This record gives sequence, C-alpha cells and structure tokens, in this order.
Amino acid sequence: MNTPRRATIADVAQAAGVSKATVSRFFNHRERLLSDDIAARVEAAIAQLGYTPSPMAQALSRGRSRLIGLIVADITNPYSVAVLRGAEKACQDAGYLVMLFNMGNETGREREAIDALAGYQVDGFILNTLGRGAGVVDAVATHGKPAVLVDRRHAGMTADFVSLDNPGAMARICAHLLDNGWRELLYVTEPQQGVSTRRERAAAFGACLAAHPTALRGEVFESAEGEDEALVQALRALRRRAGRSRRAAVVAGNAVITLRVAQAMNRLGWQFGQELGFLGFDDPEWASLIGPGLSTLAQPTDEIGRTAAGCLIERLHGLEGPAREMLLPGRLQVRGSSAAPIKAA
Amino acid sequence: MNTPRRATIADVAQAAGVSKATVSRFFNHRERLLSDDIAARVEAAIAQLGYTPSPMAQALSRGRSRLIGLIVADITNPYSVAVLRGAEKACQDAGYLVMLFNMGNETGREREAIDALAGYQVDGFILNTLGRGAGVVDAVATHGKPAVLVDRRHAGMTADFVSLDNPGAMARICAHLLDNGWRELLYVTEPQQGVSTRRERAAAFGACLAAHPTALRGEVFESAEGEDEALVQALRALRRRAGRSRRAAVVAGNAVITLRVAQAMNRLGWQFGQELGFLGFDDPEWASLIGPGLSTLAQPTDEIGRTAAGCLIERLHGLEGPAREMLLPGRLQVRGSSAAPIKAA
DNA sequence: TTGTATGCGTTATCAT
DNA sequence: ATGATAACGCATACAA
Repeated sequence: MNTPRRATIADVAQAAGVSKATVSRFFNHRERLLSDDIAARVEAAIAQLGYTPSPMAQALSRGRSRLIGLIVADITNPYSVAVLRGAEKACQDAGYLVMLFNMGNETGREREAIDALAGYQVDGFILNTLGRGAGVVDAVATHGKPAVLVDRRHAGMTADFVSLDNPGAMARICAHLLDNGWRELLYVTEPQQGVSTRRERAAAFGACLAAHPTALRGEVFESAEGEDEALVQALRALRRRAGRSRRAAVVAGNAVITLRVAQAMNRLGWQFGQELGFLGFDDPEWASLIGPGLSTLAQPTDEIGRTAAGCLIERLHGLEGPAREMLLPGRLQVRGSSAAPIKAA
Repeated sequence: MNTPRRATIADVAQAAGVSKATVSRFFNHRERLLSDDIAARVEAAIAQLGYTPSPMAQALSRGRSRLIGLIVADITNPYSVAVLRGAEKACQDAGYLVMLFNMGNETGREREAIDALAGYQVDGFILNTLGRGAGVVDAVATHGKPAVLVDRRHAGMTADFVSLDNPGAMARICAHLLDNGWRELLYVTEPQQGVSTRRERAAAFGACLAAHPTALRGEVFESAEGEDEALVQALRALRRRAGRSRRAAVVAGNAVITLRVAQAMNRLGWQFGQELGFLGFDDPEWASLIGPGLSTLAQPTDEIGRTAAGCLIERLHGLEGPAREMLLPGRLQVRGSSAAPIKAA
C-alpha cells in the first residue's frame, strides 16, 4: 500500500493535454478567459484524478492562506470557548480555517503566539488575550495583517474591537437591583490590573452608583485566585454594612467570579436572595439549578464570536476605514437570586 | 509604513556572503557539516535580520508541516474542550501547532474536515468525532497520515485509541452505590446509536448488574435532546419501582446527561440523595454547589488530551507497531448525592 | 484564449 | 565543507 501521491496541477495539465497555467486559470479566472472546449477537458481531468489544489502551495504563492489565527488567553475560560465557537463557525462558513493558539494564561507569550501564527501566513488574527504584554501591538503591526480584538482592548492598538456593551449591561444590572429593593451593593471582580474589560465594568458600576447617590451604596472588591477566605470575609462585611434596614446584594464581574461567589455563599451556608442578593455574569448552565435560580447577565458570546470573525473577514476582503467598535447588548436573565422580597400578604 | 518584508533565507545568505544552501544547513545539519567560521557569520546575519524560516515553505518542501489537525465533534461539549486543552498544550510543548476543525455535531462532515486539514499538510490527526460517518476510515487511510482516536472508536479503523477506562469506571460507580445502600438503579444515556463510548458504558453498567444479580436491579434509559418530559417520567417510574423498601439512584452517562437529570430533578422539586440518589459524570464545576453536592465520576480529561497528543507525536517520530489502546482510570468524587442514609443515632 | 517562464521560501541532490 | 540547482505545487506577468 504505497502512497498514491496526491494529484498535482501538473498531473491534471498532462491528463487534459494543456498547460499548468490553464488549469490554474480554471480555478481562478474561469469565466473571464477560457474556451468552453478546454474548460470541459480540464474539468474532466480534475474529476478523474480527484484533484484538489494544495492550500499550502497556494498560500506560498499568493501570500494569503485562508487561515485565521485565533489566540486565546485561556481556553479553560468558558467565555473564550463560547466566543471561539461562534468565530470558528463564521470562519468556516466563509471558507477559512482556524489555527488555534492557547496561551494558558501565560502573559508574555503573546508575541510568541503571533509570530508562530504569522509564520503560517495566517491572513489575520482574532485576539482574545490579556492585553498586557507589550509586544502585541507592534507584533501585529510588524506582520501588517489585520486583527480584531475581542473583549479586551490593547493600549495603543488601533484595531476593530468587539465586546459586550459593558456600561449598558452594568446600568441594566443596577437598575434591576434597584427596582427590586437591593440597596447595598458589592461588585466583585478579578484583579483589574490593566485588563480593560475588568476596569470598564468596575468603572461602569461606579457610574451607576453615582447616578443614584441616595438610593444606592456600593463598593468594589477584588478577589484573587486562591484567596477564598478574603472573599468570605467581604461577604460578611457586606451584610454587616447593610444592617437590618437595607438589603444587600453582590454583583459578579465575570463567570469566574460568579462561581467563586457561589462557592463562598455555599461555605457560609447562605441562600441566594435570602441572606444576600446575587447577580452573576455569563449565565452558566447551572444558573437555573442552584437555590432559587441565579439571576445573570448573559453575554451574546456566540454573536460576539461571529461578529469578530465577520469584521476580520471584511477587512480581508479589502474594507478600509478607521477601527470600528462593536458593542453588543447583554441580556438580563432574571431568576430567584435577585427577586424582590416577598410582601406579607 | 510600507511592508518591511520578512527576511528570507536568500537575504540571510547574501548578508552572510554564503549560499542559501549553507544557511539551510545551519538550521538542519549544523554540527555535522559546517565550519566554525561560516557558522558564526550565518548566525550573525540571522540575528541581524531577525530571520525565521517560513513554516509554510518548509512544509511545501519537506512534506511535513509541524501542524496537527484536531477534529472535534462538538466544541460546545465541555469534555471535548477539556481534552482539547490538554492536547493543545502537549502539541505546543512538542513544537506543533494545532489546526482546529469543529464539526458542530454535523455528522457527515468528517470527510470534509479531514480533507481540509490534510490539504494543509497536517502531520497527523487527533479525532474526537462521532465515528458514524463512513468516510473517515479511508479518508485517513488515503492521506496516509497517522491518527489517534479520542473517546470514540471508529469501526474498522486501526489507530491508537485513548479514552477513559469505561468498564473500570462503571464498576467503581456501581460498587460505591451498592456500598451506600442504593439498590434500584437507572442508567441514563444519550441515544447509543453507534457511538462507541455510549454503548461501552451502557454495556459496562449491564455487566455490573449481572455481577450482583440479587442485590442490584437496574434499567437503561435513553434520553434524547428536547425530550425532557420523558426523562421526568422515567425518574418518577424509577421511584415507583423502588417502592418503600429499596432506595433508588440514577447514574448519568456523561456531562450532558448529568445536567439534564439535574434539571429534571429540579423540575420535580426532588432533592439529590433524598428522593433519589444521583451519580453524575465528568465533574462539572457546579457539582459541589448544588444541594448536598453532586457525586461524580471525574474523567482525567487533561491527561487524556496529553496522552492522545503524545501517542500521535510518537508516531510522527517514527514509532511503528500495532495500534495501542490507552485506557485511563476515572476518579470517583463522592459528595452528598450518593451518601448512605443517615442512621438514626 | 492559451502557453512559457518565473517566483514564492525551503530543502535536498548533486557537483566541486 | 560549500555552492549551484532542481524540486515542492501553485499563481501570474508576459508572449504568442
């Protein structure tokens, strides 16, 4: 069973009794210049040999590869995966293949990732990375390939940007909590540390408080990985602050925090919506299963991914113009954890 | 800001005052044949120009690409993602890049996926697909590239296979339930329909029952997507069968089913470990949060991914020999949902 | 409309 | 030990 070598363009040319150029034209400039007679012969030869052009060779020759490089900060993150899913589908539908690079949360490998992908002549990048590594901006610039940023901006980088409308989402969250009688809020976020999304959301939370200076009171708490005890204490403090007269709720800044807060509540033996209100982020699959149900702000992850891929592909098709910013609206999924107190009948 | 074209091997050759062949040798056959003098000059030129060989061109020339094609049936599936994660890391560590193809659960696109990836000269495949599409076997064979199967076998295909040790896992599950006094079991699985894992697990469940003909009684129930009502009825029937004297528990066949059963229990308003025992699969993040905690059989997903990648890379390095079968043990994570009844003190 | 020749960036086979 | 030169599979400028 020796290797029945893939048919090449030369094989087809020979079988059809034409030149390689003609075969190439059959694929690239068909209608424009090719006689029916020859076209038919080429087509037959192609069918007979089961010929498919080698994308590798095409890439080398054209300088374009129909490959899109997707760099993800951490593929463990369900958000990243959800986006990846949407993007991958859109790319496939447009005839592009995705090359995946997972950084495993190791900041600083960004440059390495970009270079590796660029080596394979990817036509463009979709970046969902931390945005801390300095190299990214000029790494992308160097290769002169278009890129689109997902969820996280990169300082000084001018590229299409796709993300949740954070201010809008946070406004909706706060309005909902306000409506339902929650007065003392705690916004829990991962360390903000130069990650644009986290800063934006925290800022938006602050803005909401400022908009209701008398009704709402709130603080921001940064919860780092592994420091579970600190979070538990923060929740205790929150309840203490609220006292008997005000109802207290916690708002999670992303899916990781949502889980972490849920675990902390579990440790405390507190019920959502009872001892503490809770509004999570990213609508995990278990939101409806736990206690009275977890209210969440669901991101349109699939659409974010599709939009990002769409933006990039438009650029690849030649779209010029300034960097765009696509902010997609979130959806408030109300469940029991943020419900208004039951009025005495 | 015009494109500062990537340096090529020719540029380096010129800068160093040598031939392209020499530069190529510097990378590929360094020690064997190269004078110190020349090597130094080449090295300097490379550093100065920041030259990196083009993987594309290398692939074209060598016929190998240092690319690994990873085909996933459904990237929505957390199991697939977890495996992907492990595999991706192992590939990266070994200097390979992963090209991802998600089939979005569309059986029949398998052949298309393989061909697309093969076009890019991937050196080998990691397949986590349904194994129903007929094309796969000979698609892979055609391209003459090694492949490793993850989690799902393909009929008639002889390739390395990596998966959970299903019989072992199921035996452990049943033994645990037996020890804790659960007597009437229901095994819930997605439609078995030619998917090897599902069949294997269901068979293993049957074997466990057979091993304890007097103590244990059980049935298998296939739960299809969207048919939630049927599942609810099945749980009701299970309890009825058990009656007052025997305690009944449900065993989930995978993560999807685990979630589905949890939702059904939620609808029924039943407590895990109370009305019904429950043993889930795949240890989702919410397992510890829900009710008394969900007992699960956790798969070593990361290790499965790493092992799969490792197998493939060994083959790429020339390992011959018959197809191997690597069955990794699962870990029983005991929580409240399968606890023994509380003895009256 | 079609064929010829050259280039894309490497590696490998020859010579030297 | 080093340098020409021919592949690798395709696209394209130029000729015809």
